[in-house]
Amino acid sequence: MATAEEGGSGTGTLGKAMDVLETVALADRPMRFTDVLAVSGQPRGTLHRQLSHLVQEGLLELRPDHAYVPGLRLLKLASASWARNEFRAVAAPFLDVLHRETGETVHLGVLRGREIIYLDKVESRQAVRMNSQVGNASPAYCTGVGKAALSVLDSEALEAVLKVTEFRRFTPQTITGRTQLLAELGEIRRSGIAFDREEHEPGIRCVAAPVFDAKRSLVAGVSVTGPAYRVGQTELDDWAPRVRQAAGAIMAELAARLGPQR
Amino acid sequence: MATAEEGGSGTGTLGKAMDVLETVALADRPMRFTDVLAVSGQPRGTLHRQLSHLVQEGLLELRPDHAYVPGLRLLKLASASWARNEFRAVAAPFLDVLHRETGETVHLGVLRGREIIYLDKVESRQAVRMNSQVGNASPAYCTGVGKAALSVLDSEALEAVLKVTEFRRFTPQTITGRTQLLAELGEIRRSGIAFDREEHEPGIRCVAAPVFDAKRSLVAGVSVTGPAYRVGQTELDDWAPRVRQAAGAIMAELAARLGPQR
DNA sequence: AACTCAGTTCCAAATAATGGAATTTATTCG
DNA sequence: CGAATAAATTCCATTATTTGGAACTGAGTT
Repeated sequence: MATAEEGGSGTGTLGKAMDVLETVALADRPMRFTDVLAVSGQPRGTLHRQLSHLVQEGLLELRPDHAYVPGLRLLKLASASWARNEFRAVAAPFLDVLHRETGETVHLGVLRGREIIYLDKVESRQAVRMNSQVGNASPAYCTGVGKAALSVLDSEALEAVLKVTEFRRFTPQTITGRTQLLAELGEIRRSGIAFDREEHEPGIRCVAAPVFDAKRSLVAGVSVTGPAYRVGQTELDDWAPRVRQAAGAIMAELAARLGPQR
Repeated sequence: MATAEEGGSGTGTLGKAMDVLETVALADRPMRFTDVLAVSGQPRGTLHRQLSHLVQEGLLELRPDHAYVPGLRLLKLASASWARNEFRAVAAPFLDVLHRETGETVHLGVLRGREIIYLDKVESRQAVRMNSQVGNASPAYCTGVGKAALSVLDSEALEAVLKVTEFRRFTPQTITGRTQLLAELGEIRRSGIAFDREEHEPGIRCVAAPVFDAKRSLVAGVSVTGPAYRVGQTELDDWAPRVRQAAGAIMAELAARLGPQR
């Protein structure tokens, strides 16, 4: 039985199907049968049936050229997921305030395992266009929101995340070791503020604060992000109190709105 | 074997799991175990395991108050699906043009069964906010984009859609019968233009044109939408040629970009 | 025309899902 | 507060589905 190979541990058929779906949906180009076969480690017959089922369910699409691409049903499901997310709804007005105060892009992200999933984003100009950022997953250890979120985990939960974190260097500033990350998290715990100084994307800086509920069943963060040419440490320090305040206000509202009845 | 009861026909375990997921994810409020039990028609033990697996996979979340809500993994998957959708990418610049020409909201929607799934939207003012519309599913028979899409189906494909369409009256203008719809589709085929005169939402009018590829493997539509107080038949007629032109341009680009290699 | 490679189908064996009933845990009411 | 009721969860022999090796098909190539 050994240790779990991937997501599909304990969830039987569904887990295996989701592994295949994720492989195809998160690939950066359409995959053909053989491409999937190579990474999935499943026998031909099995994989073929799994892919057929995923296509029949509308989770994948099989193009005439035999390439598998993500299906439209994913969009439909996610749209409902986003539209009725209570946390997002509670936070939205505070994100707007923060955006108005700083004039820069504001993000809301939730911790899911070792990743931050962006739930919302408020930015200034530009034609409205469904933001490629919403729903995006980034590693927690090298983003402002991610580090803020990690800083409020208890040691057990943090350990669980660290165990599955692979430190990859995205920029010269990326944190690349456990020790370095732990030191920084200590600093964040003291100040209540996390910075991302071009650690994930070159030229992008950010200041973030953690948002969480009493039982740490929700661990998230808010951030203000901007391009390095416009945003220096001065600006980040300047915004820090406002970000912390927004985070606090969201938590207060969460406690009031979701606390009582749950 | 009788006729299929729901999505889960022929896809075994996955289909059943997706039925449960969709029930919960598309409900308009959090459902508890018993709520799901009532609609799913599954035995207690079976449903419980299905829900557990969905939770373990991150497709659903189980809140402390025993309510099931859509999980974050859906967002992550859909984000990738949207970001790398070739059709959307091809159409985007033409939607922008259409928006600039009309000043009103522009939609791009794809036909999936009896539904239109909105893939993109361009609108004017308002703080950028992930559009609740993107990923939204609306019935095809009562929306501009939907009727435009239906008008280009061959009789066999159209019949298949009609067979599963339930005519529901959303407004006084909603089309409520097969005959009425067929007559209107005939008109749309002649003119190449579909109107929605407050048929889906009161106070909302729209003009749409079909977009499709040679083999009808992709059937979609573009539309310009506006509030009735600002948009009368005059405006709709005025925009019709531009909408048709945008649709044509998208099809030409599709043929050029996707035709050769597929 | 023979060959190769990608994709698809087949079916006995292995595995996971099923579902009725019992058990535990929450919630309501006196 | 404690009993009564409802909800959620666990159990396990039976049953249905998945599995996976191998054989088959067909498109593209030399």
